Amino acid sequence: MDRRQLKTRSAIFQAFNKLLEKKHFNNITVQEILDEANVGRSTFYAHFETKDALLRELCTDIFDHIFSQELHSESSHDFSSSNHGLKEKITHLLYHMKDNKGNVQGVLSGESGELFMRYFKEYLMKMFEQYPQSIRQDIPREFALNHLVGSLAEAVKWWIADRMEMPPEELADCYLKLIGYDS
Amino acid sequence: MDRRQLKTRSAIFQAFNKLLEKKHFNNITVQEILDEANVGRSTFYAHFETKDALLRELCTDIFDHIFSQELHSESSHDFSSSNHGLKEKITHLLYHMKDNKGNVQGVLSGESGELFMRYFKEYLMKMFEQYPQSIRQDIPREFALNHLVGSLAEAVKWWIADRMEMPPEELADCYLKLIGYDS
DNA sequence: TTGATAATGCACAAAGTGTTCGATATAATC
DNA sequence: GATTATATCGAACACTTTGTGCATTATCAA
Repeated sequence: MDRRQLKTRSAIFQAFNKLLEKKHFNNITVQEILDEANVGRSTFYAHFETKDALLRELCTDIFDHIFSQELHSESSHDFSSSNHGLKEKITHLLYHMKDNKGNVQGVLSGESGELFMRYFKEYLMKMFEQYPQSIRQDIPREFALNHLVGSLAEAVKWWIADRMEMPPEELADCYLKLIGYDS
Repeated sequence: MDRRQLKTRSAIFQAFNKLLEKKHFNNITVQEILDEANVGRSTFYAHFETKDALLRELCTDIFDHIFSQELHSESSHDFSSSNHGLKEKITHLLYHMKDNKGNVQGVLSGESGELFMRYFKEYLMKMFEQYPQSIRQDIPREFALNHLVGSLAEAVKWWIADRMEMPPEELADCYLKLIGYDS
């Protein structure tokens, strides 16, 4: 990929992210992104079809990076502990998010959090699908899976809104306790 | 309130709801609402400041109605069962949602589900704040509360997307089991 | 250096927004 | 039923935003 393209692309992402920290996605205009990124109008549309496409690509970029290890590491199926390595995976995930705090803060926190959740849960779903059902066998798997994913997404959102003050290990512990996966 | 006002107000709500079933909030124009509701442009702006205000008022209308009993009934503090009447409250809530299926479907299901969640969770939070901490005392109350509210909201959203096929009692049971509130 | 291509800036049509105002229709009151 | 109040209509308006087109300039890869 051309250096010029990479440069503008990252400038747009950065500007967009910065704006997302301050205001809601709906109230951000393309013009504002252009001004913030110092990029021409036609250049923007050469890269992204719409504002929605921009959000989609930003989320894909971020989550592909953050989840890369979690989704492909084989160390996940460690049956020595009862949670099958799930705690380790979640902890890693949280550390990666903390490392990429600058890149994710705008998307995750702020008024547009709901938009990010849609994408975030897609990735979490992929992660959880590898795991066996939790302790409760008397509940439809589809329902339980939805619960696990939704709860973790909510927990992470809460954690970020709280400025990531709780240590990742502690958050993972709390979460696993609440979903009954820790015994 | 003037009959004419009630008429247009409900016409706008109905039209908006219908549109929300098909497309995302962001992509719905005021003009479309006007056409669908058969209402003049100036009339719309006499009722609602913006499209966001319309959404807010619609959610307030719906949830005020659905939660009215849950939030004010004194029967909630029945300590005969371990869950302190929580199951009954949730069951009632789900029945009310089912009764108002026509009014809520557009807002709840479809592409704009995230928008509804924000308001829904506000009401759920009020409902849960009356209740004591769950079994786990080793978790920050703020975190646990967020978990309870978030999980229920996700469960209900899943239930609606699944066309409310699971009986309310069963959903309440599953949920209470998953959050460890049933023992 | 040279050919390719990305970015720029400007102009443009099209769509959407929110407001104004006189005319009309409909409700509430006597 | 006549009167008064007011909600709605509809058309016009200025304004913002959007997405596209195109000639010009700058930058990259070889």
